[in-house]
Amino acid sequence: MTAKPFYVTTAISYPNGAPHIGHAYEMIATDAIARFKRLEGRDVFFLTGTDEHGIKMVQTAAAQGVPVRELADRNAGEFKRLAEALEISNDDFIRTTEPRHYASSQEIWRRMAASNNGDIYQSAYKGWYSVRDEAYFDESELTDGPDGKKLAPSGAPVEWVEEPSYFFRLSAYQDRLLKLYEDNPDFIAPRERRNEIIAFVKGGLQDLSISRTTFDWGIPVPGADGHVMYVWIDALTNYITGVGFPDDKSEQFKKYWPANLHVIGKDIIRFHTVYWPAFLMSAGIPVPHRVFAHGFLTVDGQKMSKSLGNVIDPFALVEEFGADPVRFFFLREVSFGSDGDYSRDKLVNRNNADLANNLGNLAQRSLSMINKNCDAQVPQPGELTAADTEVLKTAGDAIAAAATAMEAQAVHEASAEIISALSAANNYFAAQEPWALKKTDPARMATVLYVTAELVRRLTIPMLAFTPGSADKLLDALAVPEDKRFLAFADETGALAPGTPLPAPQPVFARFERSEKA
RNA sequence: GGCGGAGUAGCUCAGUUGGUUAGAGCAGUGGAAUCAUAAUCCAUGUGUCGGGGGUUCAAAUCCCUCCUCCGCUACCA
Repeated sequence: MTAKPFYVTTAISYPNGAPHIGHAYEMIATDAIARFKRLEGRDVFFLTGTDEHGIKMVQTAAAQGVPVRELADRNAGEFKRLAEALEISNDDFIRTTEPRHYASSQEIWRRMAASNNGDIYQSAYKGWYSVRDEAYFDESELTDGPDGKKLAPSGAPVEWVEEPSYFFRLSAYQDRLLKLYEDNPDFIAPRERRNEIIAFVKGGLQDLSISRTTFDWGIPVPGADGHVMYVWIDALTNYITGVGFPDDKSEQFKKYWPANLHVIGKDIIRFHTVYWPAFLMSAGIPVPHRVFAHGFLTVDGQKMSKSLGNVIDPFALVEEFGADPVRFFFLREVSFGSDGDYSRDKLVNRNNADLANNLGNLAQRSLSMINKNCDAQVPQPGELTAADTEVLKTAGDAIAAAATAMEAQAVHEASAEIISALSAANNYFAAQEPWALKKTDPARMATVLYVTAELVRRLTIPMLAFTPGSADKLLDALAVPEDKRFLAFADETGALAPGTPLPAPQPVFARFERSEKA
């Protein structure tokens, strides 16, 4: 039996600064999706990385007085470190400055240029250019200076420049794109975003300037000295480079492309749902199945900004709480696809309520009783009562519902389903009162403890996608073998073998204090 | 301006074909229990369902209007 492939990506991050919480959020959410698919037995390839070219990198490096490659190396390292800190399970980390990506980008360029009657043609990019800002500005952004000269928003003078540039014939793809959206209603998610894109494309598409000659920090255009590829050709192509392009005959490429899912921020949805499929169609490469745009995060209800001083450093967050509480907070609290808000108190509440009090305590109270009253072995259950089978069914239903939710990237719903079933499990435990049964009916107590251990085992398996480290520890505490930590085993009765020795339970989820600040 | 989305308990939100006293989680309050990480369990909400008007036997749910917030309306990504 060959596992069905599943290729998922994050957007690649622009490393002209340190990673912030938004980068962390995208990694976390995509990782949860990737891990969940692995739990389902899919053959997952998960790619993340950095998009290192472009004028802003040059400018930032100049401002810091370091070579641009040094800046890229340093910050790319930070993004890799972030992925590790968050326990992201990416299979590869791509940097657009790597040779493999040069080869890939140049090849897709050649194919686009050779496509149709030449989807790439040479012309001139015309616009108001500010030498000081090293950027073009739209006429509407300009103001009139005292001497009648036009000024950029920065106050720098601008001049009318005509720069030779290659263009992509995006205008020719309007109908094909609209057909793509029509034929694949799930291509753009969440649904609300779809209408925006369709409206945009229906409004008509202009050809796209895709090369620049004013700087050289980029991938050279094949056969065109002085031209580097402009932004998105280079950036978007990472998704195919990551699975082996230009070797499109390779096993890896054939297996994983087209990607099942690109997870991106809502700000770059157009590039992924208009430009990217158009580029691919032009190059004769299949388009991805789905693009999901997540929302942005605020902090204490406010936009994150340096001037407000409320920028949250993801490393500091992990340092204080650990990867799992941070991951879980975002997965559970933020409706995936909508904007979300981070606050310290919310994270602490969510961690304490769901992880420590609900899951952690259920495991601890049941395993402690097993340890003390069942010779530290998986107890031998007797015949199951209606209450037993009912609560086990609740857990099974929750897992099925979680899987359905994950199918649509409703990560917050999936995690909520599991937590809700854990509440039912605590409820069951309290109602059965195994501590009272200890004196009156030890056999029944053993059954209740067995059923509870089963509940913990079953519900912890999907938690591997959300809180991988902690969930592994819990499954260790239940002596669940590594090869049984898949969703397929979450429904299997009797997976816990009576008599299996169990280690003394240790609390897995810490509780945190609410902040003292007002 | 145009198109689209949203406004439901202190907080986060469910309430996709109009119909029993509008729900959940968290927070709060009261109680129980004591296996457990002072965790758990039970009980507890007089909410103008953004305002106003209308349709209907009946509207959070349909129609009109107004208010507020947000997104999109292309080459900074």
